[in-house]
Amino acid sequence: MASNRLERFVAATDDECCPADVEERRRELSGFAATADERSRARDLDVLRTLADDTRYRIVRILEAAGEELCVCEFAPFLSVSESAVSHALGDLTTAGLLDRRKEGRWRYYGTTERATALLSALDATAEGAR
Amino acid sequence: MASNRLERFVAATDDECCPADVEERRRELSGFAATADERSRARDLDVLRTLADDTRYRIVRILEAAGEELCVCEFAPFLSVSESAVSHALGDLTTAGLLDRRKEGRWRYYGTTERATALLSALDATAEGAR
DNA sequence: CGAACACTTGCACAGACGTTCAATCAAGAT
DNA sequence: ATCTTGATTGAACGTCTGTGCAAGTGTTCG
Repeated sequence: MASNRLERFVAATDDECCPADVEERRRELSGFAATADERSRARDLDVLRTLADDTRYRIVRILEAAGEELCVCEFAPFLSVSESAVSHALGDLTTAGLLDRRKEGRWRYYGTTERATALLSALDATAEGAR
Repeated sequence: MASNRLERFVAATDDECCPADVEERRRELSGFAATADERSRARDLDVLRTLADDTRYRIVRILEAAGEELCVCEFAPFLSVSESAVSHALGDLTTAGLLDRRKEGRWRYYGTTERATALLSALDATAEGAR
């Protein structure tokens, strides 16, 4: 049984260990696991999964580097995938809350959201050899 | 041709627009695209892809909630996947630089890295209805 | 109107990914 | 030494997903 392992571990780790100690630790750990099941989990995973793709990541990086919203036709040529793929990527990013969308005439403008900026900053701040 | 679209866009957007303006804008945009192709890109994508999985995300959340390193047997029972899957997940997370690993006797301890903490913080700080 | 344009959406397929089973390894315990 | 325990590794299978093609939407221009 899987729970036996935890029991043995607690017994081996704690010098003085009674069954109550095992149960207390189990409840504590269960609390940590509950934290990982918060309702924000599904949303977080969606955001991460969306950004974890080469095309979508590059789009966000470009828009972040630009510092302002850009028209699709301004960055699509640099992505080396079809127009269709770009559009799919933009739709996913917008749904995930990583991009904002604005329509003007026949052009569509996209810009990064606060959430996208925060994630990229976290990556940059903790990159290998980050200053 | 794809570049024509950008040309037309610049022409339509700028009031006074000469061919040189189009070229300048193209170079500027090309610079943004180059930013997205930095060497850190592969690493960033690896990190994001690794965290963008339910099992791996929950592991990191649990270790983050614990605030200290935990033995595998302490959190594996809460993940509702096989031991093997947990181990694969831990290997991926460690390779991606999201977890630290320590060996002691026959137990292995895992804890979150600064990078993992930074990413979760970015998610929490920008969640819907964040404080 | 109809044509051109900027972009989006549905569909189908090839490649990638997570899981499990089984075998394996490292380190006590007997 | 041999067995058990905690954990890792490899292979195979089923599922998910990013892409391109083709068709469709909405907007402007002649």
